[in-house]
Amino acid sequence: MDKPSLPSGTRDFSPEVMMRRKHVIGIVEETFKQFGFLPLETPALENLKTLQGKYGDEGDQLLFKILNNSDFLAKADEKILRQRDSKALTPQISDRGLRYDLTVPLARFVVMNRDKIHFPFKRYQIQPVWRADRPQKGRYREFWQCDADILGSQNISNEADLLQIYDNAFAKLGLKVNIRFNHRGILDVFEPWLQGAANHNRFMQLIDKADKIGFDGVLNEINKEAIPNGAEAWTLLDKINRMGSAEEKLNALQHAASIQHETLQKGMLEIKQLLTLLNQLPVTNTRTLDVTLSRGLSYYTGMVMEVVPADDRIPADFRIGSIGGGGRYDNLTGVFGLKDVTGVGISFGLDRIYDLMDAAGIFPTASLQSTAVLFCCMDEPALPAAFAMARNLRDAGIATEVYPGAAKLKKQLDYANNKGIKWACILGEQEISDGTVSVKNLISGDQNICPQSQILQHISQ
RNA sequence: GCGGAUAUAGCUCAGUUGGUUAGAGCACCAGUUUGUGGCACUGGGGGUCGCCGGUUCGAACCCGGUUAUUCGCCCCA
Repeated sequence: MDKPSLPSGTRDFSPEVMMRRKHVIGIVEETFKQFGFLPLETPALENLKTLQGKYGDEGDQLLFKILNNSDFLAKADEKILRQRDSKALTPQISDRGLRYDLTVPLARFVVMNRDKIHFPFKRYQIQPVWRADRPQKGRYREFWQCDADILGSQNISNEADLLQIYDNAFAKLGLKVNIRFNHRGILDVFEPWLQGAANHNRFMQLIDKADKIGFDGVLNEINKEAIPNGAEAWTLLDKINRMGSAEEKLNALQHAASIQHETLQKGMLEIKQLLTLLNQLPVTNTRTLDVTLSRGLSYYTGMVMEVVPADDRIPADFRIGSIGGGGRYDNLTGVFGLKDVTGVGISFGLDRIYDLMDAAGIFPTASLQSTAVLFCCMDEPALPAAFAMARNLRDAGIATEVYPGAAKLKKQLDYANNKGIKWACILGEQEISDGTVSVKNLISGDQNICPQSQILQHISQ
C-alpha cells in the first residue's frame, strides 16, 4: 500500500486552518456586500474553448486540461497519435479544463446572460482557480481568488469604490498594506518612443518587477534586452515616482510630456477625478500613485491597482508578491462576441493573505473557538438529561456538544481542553438524582453546582 | 520549460571518518488519580531510514539512477 499523498501545489485545510480562512473570507465577503456586490459562482470546469487564447501562450500552457470521457483515443487522428505531438493531440482528446481565473468565467456568464443582466452589474466571486504552474512559496496550483467586478459603467467612481474596498477589508483584517494605483494611459505615452507595441509590452513587464529587483535591476534588464529608449523612459518614470504627492507627480508628468498625448490626458484626468472622490475620506492604509505600476501584460486599459504588504510584523525574509490586484479593462466581453462592455475589478489573493497573516501572527484567537459547552456524562443514564439541556442551549444560540457516550471523565475533559471549550457540564448519578449539573469553567477552573433549569443563566454570566 | 536543495516515527528533526538492537522533542495510548483537564512524573505502541541498483566483510551514511517534496528563474495571486 502506497503512502497517501497530495498532488503537488495542493493542500488540505485542517479545521484550525479553515477557521482562519473563513475569518478572512468572511471579512472580504462582508466588505463586498457593503458596497452592493452580489455573489456569483461558476463551475470549476469550463469548456477549453472558453479558456484558451485568453491568457497568452504562457497561460495556455498553465491550463489544467481534463481528458474526455469514453474512449478518447479512438477518436484521435491516427497520424497525430503516431507522431506523439501532444500539442496537436490535445484538442482531440480534451474538451474541458479547470478555470484559470474568475474574470474569464465572468465574461462568459455576462455574455450568456446579457438579456437578464442590468448594468451596471456588480458581482463578487470567491472560488478556487487552478494553474499548472511550478509551485513555490506563496504560489500554489490550486488557490482561491476573491473577485469583485463592475461591468457596464465607465465612471471613475467604480475605481474609487474598489480602492475603498481594499482599504476597508485590510483594515478589518488587521493587516497593514500599501495600495498602489496607476493608469495605463500614462504608460501608453511611451509606446511610440519605445518603437512599437511589442517593446512596450516587454517594457511594462520589466518595470513591473521593480518591487522585486529594484531600479538598477530593471535598468539592467532593459539594457540587456536593448529596448529602444527603454533606459531613458524608465529613468524618467522612476524620477517622477520619487516625488512626494500624487499631485506633484501629475504636474511633473504634464511637464515631461512634450506632446499632447491623448491617453496621457485621459489618464491624468481620471486620476484627478479619483483623488477628488477619495481625498476627502479617511483611509487606514497608505495609498500611493505609482507611475511605474503596470500590472504585467494583462488586458488592462485604464486604471490599474495592486496591493502589497506593508506590515512590520511580517518577518523580513518572508517575501511574497502582491496580495491583490485589478484594474479597468475595456471590451472584456469582446472575445465572446459582446462588444463595448467595459469592466473594472479587483481580486484578493486569499492564500497569500492567509500566509502573511499567519507569518505575522495576527490571527485573532477567537477565530479558533467553536463549541462553547460540552456535556460530560459519567454513565449512560445521564445522556437524556444532557441531550435535553444541550437542546435548550442550542436554541439559545450557544454551540453545544454532548460527549459521545460515557467515557472516563479525564478523557472527556481532555477533549474539551484540546478544543478550547470554555464550559464542561458534568452529569453523574448524584446530579441526576438531585436535578442539578456540575458546571466547570475550564479557563478559570471554577466549578459550581446549579439546577438543570438554570444552566443557561449560569453560563451566560 | 530551466537551475539548486532536501527525503530517517503521525509531526519537527538528531544520527560521529561506514560498524552490534536507528534516537530525541511533540503528538498518541495507559498509569500515578474507580468523578475532574491544563502542570508534573512513570511506562507503552509506533520505522523495509522515499524507491531501485551498485561499492563493501558490513550502508541511514559512499556512488549511480529514479520518484516526490521544496526554494529560486520565467510568469503570476
